[in-house]
Amino acid sequence: MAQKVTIATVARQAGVSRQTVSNVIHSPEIVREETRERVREAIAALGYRASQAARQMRTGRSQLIAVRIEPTRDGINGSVLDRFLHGLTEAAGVAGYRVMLYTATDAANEIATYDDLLGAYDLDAFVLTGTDHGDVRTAWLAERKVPFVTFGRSWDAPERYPWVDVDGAAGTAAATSHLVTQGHRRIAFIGWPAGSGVGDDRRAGWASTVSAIGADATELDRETPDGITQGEEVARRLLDLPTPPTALVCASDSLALGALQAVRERAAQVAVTGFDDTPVAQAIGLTSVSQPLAEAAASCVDLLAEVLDGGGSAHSGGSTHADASAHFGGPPGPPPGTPAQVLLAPALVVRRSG
Amino acid sequence: MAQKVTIATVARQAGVSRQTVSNVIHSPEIVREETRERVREAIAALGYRASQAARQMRTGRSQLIAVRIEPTRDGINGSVLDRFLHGLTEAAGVAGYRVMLYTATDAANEIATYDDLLGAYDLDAFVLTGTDHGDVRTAWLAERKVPFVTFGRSWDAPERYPWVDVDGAAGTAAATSHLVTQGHRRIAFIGWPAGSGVGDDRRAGWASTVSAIGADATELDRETPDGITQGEEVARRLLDLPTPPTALVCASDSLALGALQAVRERAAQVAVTGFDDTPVAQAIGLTSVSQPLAEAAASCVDLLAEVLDGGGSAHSGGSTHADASAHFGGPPGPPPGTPAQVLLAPALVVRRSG
DNA sequence: TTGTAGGCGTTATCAA
DNA sequence: TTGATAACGCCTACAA
Repeated sequence: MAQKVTIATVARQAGVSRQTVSNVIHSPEIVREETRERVREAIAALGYRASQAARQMRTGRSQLIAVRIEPTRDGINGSVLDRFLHGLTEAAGVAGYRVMLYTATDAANEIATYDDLLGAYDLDAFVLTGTDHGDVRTAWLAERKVPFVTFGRSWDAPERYPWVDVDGAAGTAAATSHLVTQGHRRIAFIGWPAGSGVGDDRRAGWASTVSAIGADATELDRETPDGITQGEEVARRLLDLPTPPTALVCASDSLALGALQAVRERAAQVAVTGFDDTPVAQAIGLTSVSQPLAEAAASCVDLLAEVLDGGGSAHSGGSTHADASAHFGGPPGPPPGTPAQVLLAPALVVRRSG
Repeated sequence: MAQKVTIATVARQAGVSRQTVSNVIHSPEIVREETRERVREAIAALGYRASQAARQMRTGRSQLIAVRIEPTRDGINGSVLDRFLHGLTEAAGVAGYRVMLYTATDAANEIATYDDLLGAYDLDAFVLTGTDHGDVRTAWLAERKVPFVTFGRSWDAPERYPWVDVDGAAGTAAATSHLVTQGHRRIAFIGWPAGSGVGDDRRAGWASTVSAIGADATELDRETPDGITQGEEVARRLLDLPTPPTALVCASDSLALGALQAVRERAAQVAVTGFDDTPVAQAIGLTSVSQPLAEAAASCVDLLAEVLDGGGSAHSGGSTHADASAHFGGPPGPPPGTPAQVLLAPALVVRRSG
């Protein structure tokens, strides 16, 4: 069992002091080239790795970010988090951070966990998913000046913090437009009860698109909790209308799957679209709105790195329209201290169902 | 911004030395009751949390375990890892550990990551998923005496390390038996090419059950890479046989889903079963074999805790038959040093498809 | 039962 | 340009 390689081991091997080794790592330019090379060779030869714990004691930074893993509620939408987590871990790694997982049963429990994680592990930041109106978690973190980013925009106007989100309205609008192109005119929407940020957003995309073609839609706007059976039930009622819709835009793949079952049951020629492009959608050929999760995760890390490392490293994004709030005609770039916010465009994946 | 609360802060507040505070935390019984209470009050009042970094420097233990998050290959099976991760995080938390995520593109890359994680973060242990014959990762870790557990048994006999697995053969056997009970006699198997531990195991459960009822099955045993279209293709060929099977047992939900599509296409009355009980199976009413993932994760933590903390805390399992290798009629329990191995029984979830 | 001393590996400060 | 020193917060000996 080889002894642990510390900075002292490297220093001895290279015939320099520990401080010089540290300098080679952190400010190579102030070390004479010859010395630098000698130290680098020693580091490589010994396979030296700085101890994060010791470093943390000096710097107060753990290079750790925490994210909650949820208990796969519905089951269908679980894979969204899964893909996001993968992207987050990858992007964080590139930026020199590691991802730590935690679970929580409710908001109070989650806040207690923050306290724990912060106190014991000195976490550098949190990534929150699925925030909603009046989220107590963001308030708690903001109050304590703990860096965080949310995947999901801030639905309460006054709360100002960095977030990354996917433009849900654009997604349902794309789905609806696609259906219009296919010749559909009576297009219904099956979504969640009004009041949730995400749900209202997705509904809005459908509503604006149908009203743009001058269709009367109030009768075709339905609300239900999420779920397969719920989607099926609501779809049945829509198909029972005197003049039933010819297409159904759904706020989730779960609802869409249920709706599709209702449609098949009646052997009706009705198009259906979902949201999230989950594996289920791929499996059954459901047209669905796909979120750029890897990109969203990378953006989260970018924003965090900006807060933590102060500026630097903009990630080369695709068709993202970043949106920094109110900045005047002055120096280029958003004014410092302004939380950056990123809204990504989703993509419609067309399959047999629509 | 409140100053950081250290053990010294608590000591001052309680009017004792730092050591006494440490004793209250680690060996409360040696501290006088009155003093102990005073210290505890101070800890609570100040919200003191021992710094993991400082503790780690002294003890060499990080209380961190690492697990790899995969890029959701197929999509359908991604949710298995998801649920496992959740269970792992929860169980680890109870045992005083935290879960750190990492990604890797291939085995070499993964081993480099081990080196990194071990060197920098001083990880206490790794949880590996999806091991197979001649896994280089387990060899690397074992060689360096790094504690680890695999979710998935050791398929190479000589490798002896703690693992947790689900009895795949028992799963397909249960599915096959169920079909027999339903009156089926010609039961085919759609599985992966021979050579993979998991695949062979699942095939074995089907094979033993059909041979038990004296059915000739060689013609009905099919091999294909995993995937929906692959399952569909193979199922079509089976249905084209002169005497087609009346039931299809599949090694995964992906294959089963494809098979189901082939069956419906022909409007055939053929039962289909899958494996993993993924959300897709729930969604489309596919009979499938469900793995006890939360329990498997808890067992992983148990085994790890045993290695790390030396014995203690057996988790109250359900119908698990633990299996400690060769131990003689001597003291109760497995001989120390023997890697414990846990094989869990899966459950068949019967739905419309079978 | 309680207190004191030292060191884990790193980096910031300052002196050489 | 390089080196010595101190300090981060904790825990384990040992001394009182």
